[in-house]
Amino acid sequence: MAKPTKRLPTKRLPMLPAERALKVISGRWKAVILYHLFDGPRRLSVLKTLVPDITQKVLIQQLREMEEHGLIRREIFAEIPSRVEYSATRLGLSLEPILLALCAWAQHHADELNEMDRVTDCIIRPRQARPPAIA
Amino acid sequence: MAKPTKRLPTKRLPMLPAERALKVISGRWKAVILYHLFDGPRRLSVLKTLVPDITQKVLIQQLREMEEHGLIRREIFAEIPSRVEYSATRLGLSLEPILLALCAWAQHHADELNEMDRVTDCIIRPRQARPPAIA
DNA sequence: CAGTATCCGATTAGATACTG
DNA sequence: CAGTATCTAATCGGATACTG
Repeated sequence: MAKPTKRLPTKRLPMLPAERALKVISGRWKAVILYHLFDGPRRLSVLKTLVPDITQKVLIQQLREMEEHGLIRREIFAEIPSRVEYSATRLGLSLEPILLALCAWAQHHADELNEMDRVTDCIIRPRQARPPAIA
Repeated sequence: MAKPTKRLPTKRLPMLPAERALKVISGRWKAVILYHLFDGPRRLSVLKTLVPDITQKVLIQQLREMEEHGLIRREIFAEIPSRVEYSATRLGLSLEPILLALCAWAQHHADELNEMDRVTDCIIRPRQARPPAIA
């Protein structure tokens, strides 16, 4: 059994779209921020406390990108202590099930992923394609 | 109606796990590569043709990372023209539904995402928090 | 409070050439 | 065929200081 190539040999669905989807939520903090916006509009200051480990600069960066991508909305209120609220758009909200599925997946495979973390921190060292003694 | 904060005010599910899940499939090409492995084992040379736009170096890099993360497996066959096959592990396969969901999402929102692409290519220019004339 | 400007280190990816 | 080694450009994220 040298070629157990099962399933379809060529294509099924175009993967390319998913690539773009990934780009939209890729970024160190985007998923987390968006997640907090699922719960309703949030002011910048609140987001800062909700995601304490992020720099303000990066927070705003990620917000901007998600805004450009149509995932979130930014609303300015003409009040004296200036107020700005970020909220998820319909498009952003439509990602909720997928993000939750991702959560569920990650939790379900927590063990394997822990294992992974351990590895990720190491340098991925080179390796030989050294066959186990040619037959 | 200044605070239409609906839904839960605090937490629901920990988002942190999803972050790690995202890390695992984030990377310019990982999703695409993994996707091709869903169809069965693939040799490196085949992957190169399946994902023609990727550099060989980067292809191997991404394969290595996914291997370290337990998503894929690498098997060496002791043959004379050396042969190496990559295939998805159980863990990798378990990502299939989510990746497909991501595909579906991206296709369903193709229009908005096209719009996005247009924007993504531009420089995200600075912007003022300029309120529309204070009341 | 919300946001900008700058500088810098780390990570990422691409190009190219070479090896068993 | 499968893979490594360099070198480089681009992107990303973090720290810090400053503004209306």
